[in-house]
Amino acid sequence: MARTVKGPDARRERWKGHREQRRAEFVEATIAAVARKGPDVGMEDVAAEAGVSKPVLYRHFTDKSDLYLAVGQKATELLMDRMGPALAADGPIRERIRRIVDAYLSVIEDNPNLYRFVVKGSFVDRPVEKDVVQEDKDLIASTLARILGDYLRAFDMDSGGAEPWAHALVGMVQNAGDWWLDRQTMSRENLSDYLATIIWHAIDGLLRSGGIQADPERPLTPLRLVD
Amino acid sequence: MARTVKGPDARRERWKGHREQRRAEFVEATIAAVARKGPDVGMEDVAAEAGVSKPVLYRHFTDKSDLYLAVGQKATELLMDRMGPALAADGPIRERIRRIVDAYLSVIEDNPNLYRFVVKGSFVDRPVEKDVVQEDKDLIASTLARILGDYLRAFDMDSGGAEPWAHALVGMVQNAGDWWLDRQTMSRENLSDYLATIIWHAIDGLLRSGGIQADPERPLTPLRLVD
DNA sequence: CGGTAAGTGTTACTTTAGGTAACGGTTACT
DNA sequence: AGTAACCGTTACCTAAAGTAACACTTACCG
Repeated sequence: MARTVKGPDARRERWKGHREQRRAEFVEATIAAVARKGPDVGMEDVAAEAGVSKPVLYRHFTDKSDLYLAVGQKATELLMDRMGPALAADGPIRERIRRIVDAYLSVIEDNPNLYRFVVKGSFVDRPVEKDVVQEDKDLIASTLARILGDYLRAFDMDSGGAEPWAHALVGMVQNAGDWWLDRQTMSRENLSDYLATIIWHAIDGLLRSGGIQADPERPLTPLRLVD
Repeated sequence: MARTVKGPDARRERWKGHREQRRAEFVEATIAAVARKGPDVGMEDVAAEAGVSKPVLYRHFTDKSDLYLAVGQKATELLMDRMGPALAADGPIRERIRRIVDAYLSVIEDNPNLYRFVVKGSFVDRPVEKDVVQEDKDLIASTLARILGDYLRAFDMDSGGAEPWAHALVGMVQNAGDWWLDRQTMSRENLSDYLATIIWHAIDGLLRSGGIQADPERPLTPLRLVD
């Protein structure tokens, strides 16, 4: 038995990719199950959807919330894939705002069920170990806070308000989005445009009150990218 | 046995008030239990807190979600007691906005646990029968929508945007409030003021773009009350 | 005063869904 | 041949929501 310790046993590595793939597969199954049976699916349902029995699921996820967390992360991925570029892109301010807002709306429009599951999600049971939604919001908010802060500093204004501003913006877009998703009484374009207008006016107002006249049609300061 | 049917038996009426009172008592117990044992209390815990065993609880609430719903309604009451007057009061616009925002913030400041329980609430189990939070938000939003609509119409502007506006505002204040509640890095007054400024600027911008110059320090149109 | 309609409360059960134990088979590295 | 990882199953455990069944109290009703 006294085997000399050598490099990692290839038998361990063999599955490295496989496990990831399997998890992804179950995440998909969960999403499918949610779409089919509503947001209160159980582990049994998910397993069935994947054509498998519970214990298999539990080999890949320690826990129900672990699974849900993974679903949340998948959603985050979808979200960030579209929002990242929009946040990073430079350009005329008005248009830039519009694009960020629209990126968000497009994601929830394309995945309404997933979206609802994740945010209104039955993060039942035990403590809310990790709240993906909150994390995403915080991430976006802090990115915005940086952009806004840079902005204000570029005009030599007090940047202390950037953080509440950012969180306010996030909540604003999210809630307007929720409303819109439920009763789609206006086109996405309209809403994006409308929200962008509001936001732009608020920013403009702040700048004005600092004695600065900004042009909504022109790109501003070069800005750092998301990291 | 052939008793003539007469007016309501007094034995039925005797308890009318009592039941209400008892429910209220259990709602209080729930709030206390939440404060003590965190947001994932069970029925057993609540019953224990009230010094009683489960079935008693179930005589007054059909269900866990029924109980939680009642807690939510209690919270709504607290909220509306302060927001109602603020929403109904007339006065200089800037100040009016500030007061509404501050009313909200004061409620969550005074009842942080209850607030968190209700909004992040484990509305576990079965379908989310009735979402109190959503209802409250909708109620507030529609009140705001009316105020905004009146405003815009008073200036002969298109009032179509009032509804998304209102929902955006609600989300904005709520999310900024959440952020503030978690890490209280600024005074409530500061935040109220800051949010009011943002909101005012956005409104002002909209009016300007319609060619109207409004004075933030003057009361506007006489407005309908909440109903 | 006997009946009865509401309430008080209990302990002990059922049910459901999350999670686990224990078992056996397959593949491919060592 | 041995073993480390996976595949998968059925049958169980457990916690918490919810219920059944039983016993006592109060006050109205005739």
